[in-house]
Amino acid sequence: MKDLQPVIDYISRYVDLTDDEKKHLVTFLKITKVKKRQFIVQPGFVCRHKSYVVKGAFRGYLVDNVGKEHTLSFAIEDWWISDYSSLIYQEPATLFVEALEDSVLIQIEYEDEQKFLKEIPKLEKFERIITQRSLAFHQKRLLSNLTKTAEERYDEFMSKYSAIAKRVPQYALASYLGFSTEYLSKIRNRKISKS
Amino acid sequence: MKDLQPVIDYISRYVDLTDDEKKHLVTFLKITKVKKRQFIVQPGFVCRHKSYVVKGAFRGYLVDNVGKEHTLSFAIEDWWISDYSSLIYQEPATLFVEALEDSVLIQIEYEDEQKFLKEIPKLEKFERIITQRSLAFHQKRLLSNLTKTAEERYDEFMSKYSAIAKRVPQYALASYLGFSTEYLSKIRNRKISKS
DNA sequence: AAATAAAAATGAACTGGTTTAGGAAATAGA
DNA sequence: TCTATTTCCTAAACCAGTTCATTTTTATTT
Repeated sequence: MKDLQPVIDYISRYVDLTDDEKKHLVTFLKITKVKKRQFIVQPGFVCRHKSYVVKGAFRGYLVDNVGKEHTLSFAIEDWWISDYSSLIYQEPATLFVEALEDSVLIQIEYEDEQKFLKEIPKLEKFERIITQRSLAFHQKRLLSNLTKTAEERYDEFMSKYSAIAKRVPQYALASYLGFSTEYLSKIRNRKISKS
Repeated sequence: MKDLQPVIDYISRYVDLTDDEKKHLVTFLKITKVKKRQFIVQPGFVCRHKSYVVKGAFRGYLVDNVGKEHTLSFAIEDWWISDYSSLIYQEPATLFVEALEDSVLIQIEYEDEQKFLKEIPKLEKFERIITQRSLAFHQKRLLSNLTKTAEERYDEFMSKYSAIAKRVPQYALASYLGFSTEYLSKIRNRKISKS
C-alpha cells in the first residue's frame, strides 16, 4: 500500500484523517500505468475517474469542429487531471486526456468517491477546498486571457510554470495559451534577438 | 425571517436541512439593499461576503493597467456573486462588483460561513457541489473563448442567457465576451441586415 | 421639460495574431 | 543505424477584431 501514500499525503494537507480513515480510503485507490500517447479520457465516453499523477505528464484538450486542438489543462507530478464536467455530471466527455510521457497514476472511481464521501464526511471539506482553489485558478486564467496579450500570457506562464513548459510540446503550450504555434515561434524569436 | 427564505430554498435544492438547521442558518444571513452604480466589492479591500441576488443585477469586473474594463461575471435573481479569489483566500480583491440596478441581496459573512460549516457539516456538501458546478461552468467558458470566434460566442450567450443580455449594458456584455463594444455593434448590424 | 451625462452606432485606418506553404531538426520505432 | 514520423522554424499574405474620432440615441438629474 506504500505506493498509494502520495494521495493520502495530498489529502492530509487539507484535512486530518485518522489511521482508520486512511486505511479505509486506501482500499478505494488504484494504481494505473500508462504509456506515452495513451488516452485516459476520450470524447464520447463518460469519464470514470479522477487521476492523481505520481509520475509523468498529461494534457487535457478539445478538438474543435475544424480539427484544431485547444488545451484546457496540463498535469505533472502531484497534480490531478480528468474531464471535470464529464466526471461530475457523469455525461460523455468532450476532452481527450493524453499521456505526454510514460506515466503512473493513482485513480479514484466516481462511484467509490461518492461512497466514501458519505462514509467520511471530512472528505467533503477536502473536496470543497480543492475545488474552490481550482475555481479561483480558472477565474484568474479567464481574466488573464481577457486582459493580456499573447506575449504577456506567455511570459506569465514561463515564470510560473517553467517546469511544465520544459516538458510539454510547443504546440500544446501554444494551444493552452490561446494562439498558434507559429506565433509562439515568433514570440520566442523576438526574445532571443532582444537579448 | 421570511425575507431570508430564498437562500434556504436555494441550499435545500442540494442538501436536506432539518428545521433546526434552517433556523440556525438563518441567524447568519443578512439582507442588504444597494442602489444602482453602488459597489459591493472594490479592489484593494478584502471581500467579506458572498451575496445571493434576491432582486436586481450585478457585474464583476477587472480594470486593467490601461484602464480597460473586463467583465468576469454577471448575476441576476437567484445567482451568487463576489470576488471569489479574494473571499476564499481573504486577500485584497482585484475586482469591482457593481450593482447594475437597484438591488436586494442576502449576504453571508466569511467568518460566519466558516463557523456554520463546522456546525452543520451537511453544508460542506452544498458548498462542494455548487463550487464543482461553477468550476465546470468556468472550464466551458475558457474552452469557448479558446475555440470560438467573437460572433459564435455572442450567439451562444444570446441563446443561453438572453435574460441577462437584455438587462446589462452593451459595453458590459462585450467585455464579458472578450471583444470591443464597437465590434459588438458590428456583429449586431450584420445580423439585422441579414434578416 | 430642459440640461447633462452615459451609452450605442458608424466608419476608416490600423495591428496582433492567423494562415499557408515550405524546409530543418529532433524523436521514435524497427 | 536507418527510416518514418512528429515537432519546430521561417516568412509573406491575410483577416478578425481594435482604435480613434465623431455623431446619435437613451437615461438620469434638476
